[in-house]
Amino acid sequence: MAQKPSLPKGTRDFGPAQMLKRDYILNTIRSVFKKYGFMPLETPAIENLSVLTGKYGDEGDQLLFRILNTGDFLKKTSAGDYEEGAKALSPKIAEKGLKYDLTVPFARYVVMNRGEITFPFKRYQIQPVWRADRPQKGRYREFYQCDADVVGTGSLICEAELMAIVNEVYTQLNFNDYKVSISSRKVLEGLAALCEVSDKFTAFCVILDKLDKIGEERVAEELSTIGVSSQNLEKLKELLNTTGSNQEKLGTFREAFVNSEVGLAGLDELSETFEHLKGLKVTTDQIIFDPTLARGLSYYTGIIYEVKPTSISMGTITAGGRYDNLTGVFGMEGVSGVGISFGIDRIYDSLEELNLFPETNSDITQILITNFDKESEAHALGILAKLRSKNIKAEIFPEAAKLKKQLNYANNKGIAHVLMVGSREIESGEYVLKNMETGDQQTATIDALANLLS
RNA sequence: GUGGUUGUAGUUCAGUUGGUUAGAAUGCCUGAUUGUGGUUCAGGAGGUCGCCGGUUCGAGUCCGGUCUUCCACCCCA
Repeated sequence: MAQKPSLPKGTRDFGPAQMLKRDYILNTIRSVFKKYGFMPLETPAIENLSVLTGKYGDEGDQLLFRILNTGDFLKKTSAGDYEEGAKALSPKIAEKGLKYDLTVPFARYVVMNRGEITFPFKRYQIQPVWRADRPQKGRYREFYQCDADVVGTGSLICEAELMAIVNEVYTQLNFNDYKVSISSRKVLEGLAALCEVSDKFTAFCVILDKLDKIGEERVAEELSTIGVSSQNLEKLKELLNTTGSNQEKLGTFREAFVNSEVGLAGLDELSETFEHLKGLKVTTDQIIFDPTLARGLSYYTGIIYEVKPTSISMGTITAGGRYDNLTGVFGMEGVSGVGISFGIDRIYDSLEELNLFPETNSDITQILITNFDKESEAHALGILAKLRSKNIKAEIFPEAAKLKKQLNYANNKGIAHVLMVGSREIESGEYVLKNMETGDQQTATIDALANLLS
């Protein structure tokens, strides 16, 4: 009995038209990564769960896809485990999982290959990741991340270069409606100290992060529930309402953080990063110091940033930050890293919504050769080889069909030119080239026509 | 994970208080045009109404479950 096939929730097929556009984004990002000195790396889709769990916070652990052990997966369990529930049973029946991001597997790779790696190590990685999230617009269960990370140096030049990459990628994609929010976990620590809730740092961050979503009043309400006094709320409110340039805002924060060593360190790092950006000739109009930026992933320790489109409703399209000790959990201390991740599925959705994909795509076949009958077909194969030797993307219609069908094929596939190869042309040595957009036709030798196309 | 929402030709959608043979547009195929597509005209094919079950003389329509879509939380690329 035939059944209708279906896809798992939150996954998609990408047809040729979509893949051409995805490749356009991917190729852009990849070429920029290479230009900045990053080298490629790939890691497996599956990792041991011991590598993945505990790196993304409790929420993250919940979103990991777990892979049932092969064979008799009940082998290591007892009836008692079942009684204790899913949480106790899960690690005994599933020891591997799909990777959740590219940063943690990268840290694992660095630790395992520390002997062969020359530091600072700059790598880029473009692969799918999986999250058992509930899908929504711009949120999928399988999606691609494009990461660039530098490990083995604490230099803020890296942060600035990653910002430069953001600037260059989106400039090349002709996408300008975005803003970069930048801050530092240390600034958040300073704010938490100011509010005297350093012991509830994580909760503090989560609440603060909601500011632009739920507003000042509700943030104040929630902050008071974790013990922020009304006096401190006033101080915080005044500080966060600071306006002005990035430098002016940093100055105001500096005054407020006089008693917070870590807070001041965060501000210094931000200032230095902005200096480096100036040195790199990166315009900072779209980069905004946003002290409420929190970022969920628990491994970040220093500067953090996030890119969001401004003219459409879309989540974060690029994000990252510095993590001082991600390799520490794998037994390699004292290696600082900083990275960035482009979410190409959301970039795709954004470009689509804003109609920013270029109309023509250089990956499309340039010329289709017709197929009228066996004799012309044999002749056409030679022409095909000749065109390809000149690096022209060419194909032949693989069977003798009605010309109408062949032209339709070219039309639907977006092929710009059709070369008629029939007895008339073979006899004269001059071929009819049809421009599918204008409908114009011209007659010339293959060499002359090839020159027109290449 | 919580709450809501969606599903009918390849696609986008109609389908009345439950009542004969489920429609349109578009796309596809054939012909008008034996070597000229994207325009026009004529004809044709295409549907287990997401899936499973229930109520009913009768279900695309009502009920339950399930899968999927989108949305709000949560969180995130």
